[in-house]
Amino acid sequence: MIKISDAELVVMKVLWQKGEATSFDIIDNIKENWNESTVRTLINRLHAKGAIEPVKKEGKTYTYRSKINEEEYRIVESNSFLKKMYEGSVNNLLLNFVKQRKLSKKDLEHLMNLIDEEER
Amino acid sequence: MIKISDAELVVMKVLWQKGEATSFDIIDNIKENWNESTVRTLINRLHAKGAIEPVKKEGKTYTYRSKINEEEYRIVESNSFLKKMYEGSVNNLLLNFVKQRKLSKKDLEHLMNLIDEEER
DNA sequence: ACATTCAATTTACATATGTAATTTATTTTA
DNA sequence: TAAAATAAATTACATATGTAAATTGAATGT
Repeated sequence: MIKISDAELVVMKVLWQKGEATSFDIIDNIKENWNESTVRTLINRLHAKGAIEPVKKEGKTYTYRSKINEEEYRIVESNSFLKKMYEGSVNNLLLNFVKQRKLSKKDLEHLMNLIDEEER
Repeated sequence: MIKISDAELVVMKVLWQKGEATSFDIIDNIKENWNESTVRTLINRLHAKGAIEPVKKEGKTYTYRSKINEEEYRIVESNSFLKKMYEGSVNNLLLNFVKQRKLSKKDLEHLMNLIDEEER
Protein backbone atom coordinates (compact mmCIF):
# COMPACT_ATOMS: atom_id res chain seq x y z
CA MET A 1 0.00 0.00 0.00
CA ILE A 2 1.27 3.43 -0.91
CA LYS A 3 1.92 5.53 2.14
CA ILE A 4 0.62 9.09 1.99
CA SER A 5 1.75 11.69 4.48
CA ASP A 6 -0.55 14.19 6.14
CA ALA A 7 0.54 17.04 3.91
CA GLU A 8 0.33 14.89 0.81
CA LEU A 9 -3.16 13.84 1.77
CA VAL A 10 -4.33 17.41 1.43
CA VAL A 11 -3.25 17.32 -2.20
CA MET A 12 -4.98 14.01 -2.71
CA LYS A 13 -8.18 15.48 -1.37
CA VAL A 14 -8.16 18.19 -3.99
CA LEU A 15 -7.73 15.60 -6.67
CA TRP A 16 -10.42 13.38 -5.25
CA GLN A 17 -12.79 16.26 -5.06
CA LYS A 18 -12.07 17.61 -8.52
CA GLY A 19 -11.39 14.41 -10.37
CA GLU A 20 -8.64 16.08 -12.33
CA ALA A 21 -6.67 19.20 -11.61
CA THR A 22 -3.72 21.11 -12.96
CA SER A 23 -0.83 21.95 -10.68
CA PHE A 24 -2.32 25.42 -10.48
CA ASP A 25 -5.73 24.19 -9.50
CA ILE A 26 -4.10 22.34 -6.67
CA ILE A 27 -1.91 25.22 -5.66
CA ASP A 28 -4.83 27.64 -5.69
CA ASN A 29 -6.91 25.34 -3.57
CA ILE A 30 -4.46 25.06 -0.76
CA LYS A 31 -2.33 28.10 -1.03
CA GLU A 32 -3.51 29.48 2.30
CA ASN A 33 -1.65 26.60 3.89
CA TRP A 34 1.44 26.27 1.77
CA ASN A 35 3.84 27.98 -0.48
CA GLU A 36 3.53 27.12 -4.15
CA SER A 37 6.92 25.50 -4.07
CA THR A 38 5.88 23.29 -1.20
CA VAL A 39 2.79 22.14 -3.02
CA ARG A 40 4.86 21.29 -6.05
CA THR A 41 7.13 19.17 -3.90
CA LEU A 42 4.12 17.31 -2.58
CA ILE A 43 2.83 16.77 -6.10
CA ASN A 44 6.19 15.45 -7.20
CA ARG A 45 6.46 13.10 -4.27
CA LEU A 46 2.99 11.77 -4.87
CA HIS A 47 3.86 11.21 -8.47
CA ALA A 48 7.08 9.45 -7.53
CA LYS A 49 5.12 7.20 -5.19
CA GLY A 50 2.66 6.36 -7.92
CA ALA A 51 -0.31 7.87 -6.08
CA ILE A 52 -1.13 10.29 -8.87
CA GLU A 53 -0.39 10.57 -12.56
CA PRO A 54 -0.33 13.28 -15.17
CA VAL A 55 -3.09 12.88 -17.70
CA LYS A 56 -2.48 15.86 -19.90
CA LYS A 57 0.02 18.59 -20.69
CA GLU A 58 -0.96 22.01 -21.91
CA GLY A 59 1.83 24.47 -22.46
CA LYS A 60 4.08 23.50 -19.63
CA THR A 61 1.25 22.76 -17.30
CA TYR A 62 0.32 19.25 -16.30
CA THR A 63 -3.07 17.99 -15.30
CA TYR A 64 -3.10 15.23 -12.72
CA ARG A 65 -5.48 12.66 -11.40
CA SER A 66 -5.38 10.28 -8.47
CA LYS A 67 -4.55 6.66 -9.05
CA ILE A 68 -5.90 5.77 -5.64
CA ASN A 69 -9.58 5.36 -4.93
CA GLU A 70 -10.69 7.57 -2.09
CA GLU A 71 -13.19 5.11 -0.68
CA GLU A 72 -10.66 2.31 -0.60
CA TYR A 73 -8.05 4.50 0.92
CA ARG A 74 -10.46 5.46 3.67
CA ILE A 75 -11.24 1.85 4.35
CA VAL A 76 -7.64 0.81 4.59
CA GLU A 77 -6.75 3.73 6.82
CA SER A 78 -9.75 3.24 9.04
CA ASN A 79 -8.98 -0.39 9.56
CA SER A 80 -5.39 0.27 10.37
CA PHE A 81 -6.39 3.02 12.78
CA LEU A 82 -8.86 0.68 14.41
CA LYS A 83 -6.20 -1.93 14.79
CA LYS A 84 -3.68 0.49 16.16
CA MET A 85 -5.93 2.17 18.72
CA TYR A 86 -8.79 -0.22 19.48
CA GLU A 87 -7.41 -3.69 18.96
CA GLY A 88 -9.48 -3.81 15.83
CA SER A 89 -12.79 -3.49 17.61
CA VAL A 90 -15.32 -1.19 16.02
CA ASN A 91 -17.38 -1.40 19.17
CA ASN A 92 -14.58 -0.07 21.31
CA LEU A 93 -14.25 2.84 18.96
CA LEU A 94 -17.95 3.57 19.06
CA LEU A 95 -18.04 3.36 22.81
CA ASN A 96 -15.54 6.13 22.79
CA PHE A 97 -17.78 8.31 20.67
CA VAL A 98 -20.82 7.50 22.71
CA LYS A 99 -18.97 8.62 25.81
CA GLN A 100 -18.07 11.83 24.09
CA ARG A 101 -21.69 12.33 23.09
CA LYS A 102 -20.60 12.41 19.50
CA LEU A 103 -22.94 9.56 18.72
CA SER A 104 -26.58 9.72 19.63
CA LYS A 105 -29.47 7.31 19.52
CA LYS A 106 -30.77 9.16 16.54
CA ASP A 107 -27.53 8.51 14.68
CA LEU A 108 -27.73 4.85 15.53
CA GLU A 109 -31.33 4.58 14.41
CA HIS A 110 -30.42 6.21 11.17
CA LEU A 111 -27.68 3.67 10.62
CA MET A 112 -30.05 0.83 11.35
CA ASN A 113 -32.32 2.04 8.63
CA LEU A 114 -29.43 2.10 6.24
CA ILE A 115 -28.57 -1.46 7.10
CA ASP A 116 -32.15 -2.47 6.52
CA GLU A 117 -32.07 -0.88 3.13
CA GLU A 118 -28.83 -2.56 2.20
CA GLU A 119 -30.26 -5.88 3.19
CA ARG A 120 -33.02 -5.43 0.70
CA MET B 1 -0.34 17.52 22.80
CA ILE B 2 2.61 15.16 22.96
CA LYS B 3 3.10 13.34 19.70
CA ILE B 4 3.72 9.63 19.98
CA SER B 5 5.03 7.65 17.02
CA ASP B 6 3.77 4.23 16.02
CA ALA B 7 6.72 2.42 17.51
CA GLU B 8 6.58 4.46 20.67
CA LEU B 9 2.90 3.69 21.02
CA VAL B 10 3.72 0.02 21.43
CA VAL B 11 5.77 0.90 24.49
CA MET B 12 2.96 3.06 25.83
CA LYS B 13 0.57 0.16 25.49
CA VAL B 14 2.72 -2.00 27.72
CA LEU B 15 2.75 0.71 30.32
CA TRP B 16 -0.96 1.30 30.04
CA GLN B 17 -1.62 -2.37 30.40
CA LYS B 18 0.72 -2.94 33.30
CA GLY B 19 0.40 0.35 35.09
CA GLU B 20 4.10 0.33 35.89
CA ALA B 21 6.92 -1.56 34.31
CA THR B 22 10.68 -1.77 34.44
CA SER B 23 12.69 -1.35 31.27
CA PHE B 24 13.01 -5.13 31.27
CA ASP B 25 9.33 -5.73 31.58
CA ILE B 26 8.87 -3.56 28.55
CA ILE B 27 11.69 -5.16 26.61
CA ASP B 28 10.41 -8.65 27.38
CA ASN B 29 6.94 -7.76 26.29
CA ILE B 30 7.88 -6.62 22.87
CA LYS B 31 11.17 -8.29 22.16
CA GLU B 32 9.74 -10.32 19.29
CA ASN B 33 9.38 -7.06 17.44
CA TRP B 34 12.45 -5.14 18.44
CA ASN B 35 15.97 -5.32 19.62
CA GLU B 36 16.54 -4.38 23.25
CA SER B 37 18.53 -1.39 22.19
CA THR B 38 15.71 -0.19 20.01
CA VAL B 39 13.23 -0.46 22.84
CA ARG B 40 15.54 1.52 25.08
CA THR B 41 15.70 4.25 22.48
CA LEU B 42 11.93 4.38 22.41
CA ILE B 43 11.78 4.56 26.19
CA ASN B 44 14.29 7.36 26.22
CA ARG B 45 12.45 9.31 23.58
CA LEU B 46 9.17 8.93 25.41
CA HIS B 47 10.83 10.13 28.56
CA ALA B 48 12.35 13.09 26.76
CA LYS B 49 8.91 13.96 25.40
CA GLY B 50 7.41 13.78 28.85
CA ALA B 51 5.08 10.94 27.97
CA ILE B 52 6.44 8.64 30.66
CA GLU B 53 8.37 9.06 33.87
CA PRO B 54 10.55 6.91 36.07
CA VAL B 55 8.92 6.19 39.38
CA LYS B 56 11.52 4.02 41.01
CA LYS B 57 15.12 2.88 40.69
CA GLU B 58 16.32 -0.47 41.88
CA GLY B 59 19.94 -1.27 41.30
CA LYS B 60 20.40 0.40 37.97
CA THR B 61 16.97 -0.51 36.75
CA TYR B 62 14.23 2.05 36.39
CA THR B 63 10.53 1.48 36.68
CA TYR B 64 8.37 3.69 34.49
CA ARG B 65 4.80 4.74 34.27
CA SER B 66 2.81 6.64 31.67
CA LYS B 67 2.01 10.28 32.25
CA ILE B 68 -0.65 10.16 29.56
CA ASN B 69 -4.08 8.73 30.15
CA GLU B 70 -4.91 6.04 27.66
CA GLU B 71 -8.56 6.95 27.38
CA GLU B 72 -7.80 10.58 26.72
CA TYR B 73 -5.14 9.74 24.24
CA ARG B 74 -7.60 7.54 22.37
CA ILE B 75 -10.13 10.31 22.29
CA VAL B 76 -7.73 12.88 20.96
CA GLU B 77 -6.39 10.53 18.32
CA SER B 78 -9.82 9.39 17.29
CA ASN B 79 -11.03 12.90 16.84
CA SER B 80 -8.04 13.91 14.82
CA PHE B 81 -8.38 10.83 12.65
CA LEU B 82 -12.03 11.61 12.16
CA LYS B 83 -11.18 15.11 11.12
CA LYS B 84 -8.44 14.03 8.78
CA MET B 85 -10.36 11.29 6.99
CA TYR B 86 -14.07 12.00 7.43
CA GLU B 87 -14.37 15.75 7.74
CA GLY B 88 -15.07 15.18 11.39
CA SER B 89 -18.25 13.22 10.79
CA VAL B 90 -18.74 10.15 12.95
CA ASN B 91 -21.58 9.12 10.69
CA ASN B 92 -19.38 9.06 7.64
CA LEU B 93 -16.99 6.84 9.47
CA LEU B 94 -19.72 4.48 10.57
CA LEU B 95 -21.14 4.31 7.10
CA ASN B 96 -17.81 3.02 6.04
CA PHE B 97 -17.93 0.23 8.59
CA VAL B 98 -21.49 -0.63 7.77
CA LYS B 99 -20.48 -1.03 4.15
CA GLN B 100 -17.69 -3.31 5.18
CA ARG B 101 -20.11 -5.33 7.30
CA LYS B 102 -17.97 -4.59 10.31
CA LEU B 103 -20.94 -3.11 12.05
CA SER B 104 -24.15 -5.04 12.44
CA LYS B 105 -27.62 -4.25 13.72
CA LYS B 106 -26.79 -6.23 16.79
CA ASP B 107 -23.82 -3.98 17.49
CA LEU B 108 -25.99 -0.94 17.08
CA GLU B 109 -28.67 -2.27 19.37
CA HIS B 110 -26.08 -3.01 21.96
CA LEU B 111 -24.83 0.55 21.78
CA MET B 112 -28.35 1.90 22.12
CA ASN B 113 -28.73 -0.01 25.33
CA LEU B 114 -25.53 1.48 26.61
CA ILE B 115 -26.78 4.94 25.83
CA ASP B 116 -30.00 4.20 27.67
CA GLU B 117 -28.03 3.12 30.69
CA GLU B 118 -25.86 6.20 30.62
CA GLU B 119 -28.91 8.38 30.47
CA ARG B 120 -30.13 6.88 33.69
C1' DA C 1 39.64 -1.07 46.72
C1' DC C 2 39.47 -2.97 42.22
C1' DA C 3 37.65 -5.46 38.52
C1' DT C 4 33.69 -6.86 36.35
C1' DT C 5 29.09 -6.58 34.88
C1' DC C 6 25.41 -4.64 32.89
C1' DA C 7 21.57 -1.00 32.64
C1' DA C 8 21.50 3.25 30.92
C1' DT C 9 23.03 6.80 27.86
C1' DT C 10 25.04 8.45 23.68
C1' DT C 11 26.00 8.21 19.11
C1' DA C 12 24.85 6.63 14.45
C1' DC C 13 22.59 6.38 10.28
C1' DA C 14 19.11 5.80 6.63
C1' DT C 15 14.60 7.15 5.29
C1' DA C 16 10.42 10.16 5.72
C1' DT C 17 8.36 14.55 6.13
C1' DG C 18 7.44 19.55 6.19
C1' DT C 19 8.94 23.35 4.16
C1' DA C 20 10.91 26.11 0.57
C1' DA C 21 14.70 28.26 -2.44
C1' DT C 22 17.38 27.60 -6.59
C1' DT C 23 18.12 25.98 -11.14
C1' DT C 24 16.63 24.25 -15.54
C1' DA C 25 14.31 23.85 -19.53
C1' DT C 26 10.50 24.77 -22.32
C1' DT C 27 7.16 28.27 -24.03
C1' DT C 28 5.99 32.42 -25.48
C1' DT C 29 6.85 36.97 -26.95
C1' DA C 30 9.21 40.80 -29.07
C1' DT D 1 15.56 33.86 -33.54
C1' DA D 2 17.00 35.89 -29.33
C1' DA D 3 15.15 37.29 -24.93
C1' DA D 4 11.94 36.93 -21.40
C1' DA D 5 8.75 34.45 -18.77
C1' DT D 6 7.48 30.69 -16.23
C1' DA D 7 6.21 25.74 -14.99
C1' DA D 8 8.66 22.08 -13.63
C1' DA D 9 12.54 19.77 -11.62
C1' DT D 10 16.32 19.73 -8.50
C1' DT D 11 18.54 20.77 -4.43
C1' DA D 12 18.38 22.08 0.45
C1' DC D 13 17.77 21.58 5.13
C1' DA D 14 15.86 20.77 9.78
C1' DT D 15 13.24 17.60 12.43
C1' DA D 16 11.05 12.94 13.16
C1' DT D 17 11.28 8.09 13.06
C1' DG D 18 12.84 3.25 12.89
C1' DT D 19 16.53 0.80 13.90
C1' DA D 20 20.60 -0.46 16.51
C1' DA D 21 25.70 -0.31 17.84
C1' DA D 22 29.11 1.79 20.89
C1' DT D 23 30.24 3.98 25.15
C1' DT D 24 29.71 5.17 29.92
C1' DG D 25 29.10 4.87 34.56
C1' DA D 26 27.20 3.05 38.54
C1' DA D 27 26.36 -1.58 41.16
C1' DT D 28 28.18 -5.64 42.60
C1' DG D 29 31.23 -9.48 43.44
C1' DT D 30 36.03 -10.74 44.90
